[in-house]
Amino acid sequence: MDLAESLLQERGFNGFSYAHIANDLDVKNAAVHYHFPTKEELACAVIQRYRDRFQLWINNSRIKDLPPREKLDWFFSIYINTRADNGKVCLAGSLETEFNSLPVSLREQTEALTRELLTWLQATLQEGRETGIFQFSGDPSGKAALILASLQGALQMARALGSDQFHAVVKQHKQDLLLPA
Amino acid sequence: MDLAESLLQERGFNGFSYAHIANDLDVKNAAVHYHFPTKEELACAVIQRYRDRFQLWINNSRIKDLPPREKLDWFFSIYINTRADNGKVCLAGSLETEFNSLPVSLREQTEALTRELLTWLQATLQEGRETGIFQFSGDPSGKAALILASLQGALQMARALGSDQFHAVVKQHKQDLLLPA
DNA sequence: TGACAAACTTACTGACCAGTAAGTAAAATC
DNA sequence: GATTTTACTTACTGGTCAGTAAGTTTGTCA
Repeated sequence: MDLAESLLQERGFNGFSYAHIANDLDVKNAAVHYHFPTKEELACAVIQRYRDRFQLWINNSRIKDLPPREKLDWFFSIYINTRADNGKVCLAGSLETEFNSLPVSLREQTEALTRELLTWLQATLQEGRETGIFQFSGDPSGKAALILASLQGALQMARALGSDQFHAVVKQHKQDLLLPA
Repeated sequence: MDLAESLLQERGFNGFSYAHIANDLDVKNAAVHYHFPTKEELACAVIQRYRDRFQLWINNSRIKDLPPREKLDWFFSIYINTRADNGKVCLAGSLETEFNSLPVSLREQTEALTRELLTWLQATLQEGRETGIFQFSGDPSGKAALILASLQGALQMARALGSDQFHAVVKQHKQDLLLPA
């Protein structure tokens, strides 16, 4: 599942095969099919695990009790680490790009994952604005969608342009959001 | 080439085949190979045409002489139309997601396209700030990267969540950028 | 010790894919 | 009117892919 997750983020759903995983694990492809009969089930399990992990984090007091600014820093750090780790891409973004050729169950998982990310980000932005840490106009949901979309997009852009532009995006968000001290 | 461009934006480079194009045109796949010997050359030609088209637009007085605010509206409208057209995705974003499995010539084309979009957007933002129409902090290049990345990401997100979030992103950008009248 | 199940391997199938070689029909050129 | 070029078709190749059926090894438990 670790391998499948990496392959999803590095090459996409259509870009990896049972042979990739089998070779890396030094087993035959049938051994992978034994644990995950179909590619759909494999990817579904990977996304479900990813979602569970995110829920665990945000409900853990190490994150939950952080002030909004540090919460956002933690969120950004997920994407910074994703970029640093072999130029990976956001799992949701990878799946959305291939959405049209995905089995239904994967579409549902992708939608659920995206909504969960968005919901948490929106709540964090709202909390930050109410406590006077963040400034932005309009609805928190719009700003949340903008930030999530830009992080997804920036990770992809970094593939073509390198990490500089990606870090510039993160920096710009902080500048835009944070009230002058 | 129109069909190939659509397929790239709807299914990605790994997601379409000569058979798709041949069937839609009611010819045999060898007929497509006659005009574009390899898939790489086909995609290259499509991206080159896309780049040329963009350069034509931005150098045409209908766009070039527009005030910054209307320039930006025009730019947004490209993405709005892309979304409306069968839920397509930004060509650059689609290619970046599959970057790791792309032939070298396509990587170069993708980088060139992305840089051209970024360069124009950056210049437009700068012009707008200088003429007092736009407000944003920091370097125009950072804001340009943020906006481009978010449009790419928002088009993908719209596949999973529908058009609402996408339009919210565009609206949020306008709110963030425009000085209160 | 023997029954059973978990975790594989071997060997395969049918589908799809990019790409090719050889042939054909019609139009343009000389 | 003959030649050449353009735009195909027919028929194929070798490779990759997800998925399967049947057999094998290894460890567990009665």
